[in-house]
Amino acid sequence: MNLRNRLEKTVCNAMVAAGIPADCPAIVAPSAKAEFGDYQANGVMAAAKKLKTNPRKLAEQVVERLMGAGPDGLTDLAEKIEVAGPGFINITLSGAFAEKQLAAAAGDKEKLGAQPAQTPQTVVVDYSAPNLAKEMHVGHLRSTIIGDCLARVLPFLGHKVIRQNHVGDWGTQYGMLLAYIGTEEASPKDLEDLEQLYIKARAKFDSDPKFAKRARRKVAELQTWDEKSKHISIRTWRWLKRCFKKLLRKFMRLFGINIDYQNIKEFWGMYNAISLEKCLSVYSEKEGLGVLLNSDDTCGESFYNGDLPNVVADLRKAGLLTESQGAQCVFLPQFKGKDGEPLPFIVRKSDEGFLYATTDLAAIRYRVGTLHAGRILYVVDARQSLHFKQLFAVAGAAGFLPEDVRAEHIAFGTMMGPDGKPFKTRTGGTVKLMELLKEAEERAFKLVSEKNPDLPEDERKDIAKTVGIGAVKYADLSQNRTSDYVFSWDKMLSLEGNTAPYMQYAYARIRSIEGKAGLSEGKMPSPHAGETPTTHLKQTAVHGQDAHGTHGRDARATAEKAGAIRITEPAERALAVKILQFPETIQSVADDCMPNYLCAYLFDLAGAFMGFYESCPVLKADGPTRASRLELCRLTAAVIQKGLDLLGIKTIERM
RNA sequence: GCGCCCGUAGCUCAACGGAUAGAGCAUCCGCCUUCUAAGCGGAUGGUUACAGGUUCGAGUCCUGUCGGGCGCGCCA
Repeated sequence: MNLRNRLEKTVCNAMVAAGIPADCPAIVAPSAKAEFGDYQANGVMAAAKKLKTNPRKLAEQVVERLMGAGPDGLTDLAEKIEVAGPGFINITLSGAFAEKQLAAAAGDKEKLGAQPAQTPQTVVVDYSAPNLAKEMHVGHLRSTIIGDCLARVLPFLGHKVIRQNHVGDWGTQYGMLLAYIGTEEASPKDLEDLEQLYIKARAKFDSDPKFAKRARRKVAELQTWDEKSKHISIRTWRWLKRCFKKLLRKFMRLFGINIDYQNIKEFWGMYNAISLEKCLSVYSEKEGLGVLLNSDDTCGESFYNGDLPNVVADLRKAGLLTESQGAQCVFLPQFKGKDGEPLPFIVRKSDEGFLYATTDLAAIRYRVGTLHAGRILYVVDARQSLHFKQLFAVAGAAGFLPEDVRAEHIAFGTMMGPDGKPFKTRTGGTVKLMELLKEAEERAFKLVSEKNPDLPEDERKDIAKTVGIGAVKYADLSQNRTSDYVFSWDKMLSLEGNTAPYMQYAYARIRSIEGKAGLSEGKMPSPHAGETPTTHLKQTAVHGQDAHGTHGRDARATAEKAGAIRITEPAERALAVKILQFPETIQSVADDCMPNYLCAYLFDLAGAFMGFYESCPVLKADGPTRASRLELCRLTAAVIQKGLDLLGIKTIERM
């Protein structure tokens, strides 16, 4: 159950029943302080202002309704509802309600109390989107990690997510490469070669205007190559080149002859295959980050190539197109550039080449028309916000983006260098993603070997991988995505405080308690949220056999007791309320696309557990208390595991 | 010049217009003969850049100033 929603609704009803207009929000939030109960409703004060009545008196009338039974009553879940301060309504949940809800969550291993959305949507999540021809670097981290989290959270709430990795496989950087292989003999075998080639091509592009022009023309030619008719093969071209050198280009230009782009396309395809493979290994769990993206999700710029002329034609039909300085542009009145001049949205260059504006428009049409998206999320650097504002506006004006389809730019801050300036991607000096991950694992391995030298090396390696990658992801996800951040090894790989290892540690501790409880009763606790494999699958399986073995009676007895969580101690209560807030947390992450809400929640939850851990012995308690606390442990572990899983972070059984 | 974002503890960051602005790191003091000390408890640390305004109530909304980042016609 989404507690906050339930309270919001009921308080709203009660407000209406007390004579408050229905458009006054209840404004329910978790209480700022323990003395204010579990939740506070702040809406009455504003309503009283509107009605020009005494806010406290009005709040009392609302509370009166809340105390009654029926649709505007909270008697089933609250043990105390009171007016405080100038007109706050403070709500304290009853222990009985909490116990009931915890039992329900415990019985719902998959969702842990979260309910599917009433209106499931098809959500396209556009994320990662590296430029091919270059190896992925730390600048690609945020989009990949944040997008991946959203791609996990939304399906958890019953939405259908279609991942789209809009890789850069078509733009000017490819023109550069293809123009470059026209001047040099070059056939890269791996990404290393390709990257060297790219660096050389880039340097030539930046320093040689003629080459730059040729590269741009190459893009335009490539994009419109189907329209051309005269071709020669690249082999022929090379042969001719050897024979005639300087004369050749003039000759070709004079007669409008191009290289056979089918061959060029083969080169292009080879480059893509090489770089894409490397990207996929960065995405893979085995070698890299462990994100959901796979080759099926790759849908790069080139995918839309055939549709680009249509996009421009349709814009023309819609009367949106204007030619300006030889380029095809859309001018919308709300966008102004320098000196108040209208700001163009250029869809076709004067050399007839298309741009990412065109590609993005084609992508919107595809996502709306073919993928049937109800919501489209673009997890892209904040610096592109103007582009997306224009894109959505133009797409709307052209009828590509219906009003009921939400397109959102999920902007994130720039990765800054230690000098406070943005990391430069073009002139080198970047940290490769694979190197970052390796370093993370090494640091984690050092630490785990220090803390737990008795564990076998293989296990320490596994732990290091999970902890290291988790730390990298968590460092990013726990931060408000809209702010810039300075890249720092120490910060990113920190393993203390509000970090993934803290959460993983909390989890491991709980599992350790459960393990010990299981041993003493001849039963391993039921594996929860079981679809996520852990490094200790083997161990769990061994104990799992025990459960079906000779100790069946004990196991059954434990299972019977398991549902009965009894809340008596304050620390138990605090933990219980936190657990019940899992559904509403996930909901707000999905609504606002803010993974840091989930991190903050998990940190609170872990904190609540630590408090419980310190003050409420589990294994030493007896009878029903022991069973209750054990169940509370299981549930906490399940929520932590699921929460981390939604962040894309794995748990381990020991660390 | 115009536009967007930002300015909160020494550092890194939180805080649907709500009550006495919170964490982590760092510093200092305690806690391993009791379920993992990657932990827990406590202390120190703030005129939320500045000045006005809106209102029952402002870190949050509005205006201005200062400071920083980014963007603004054929790159993505």
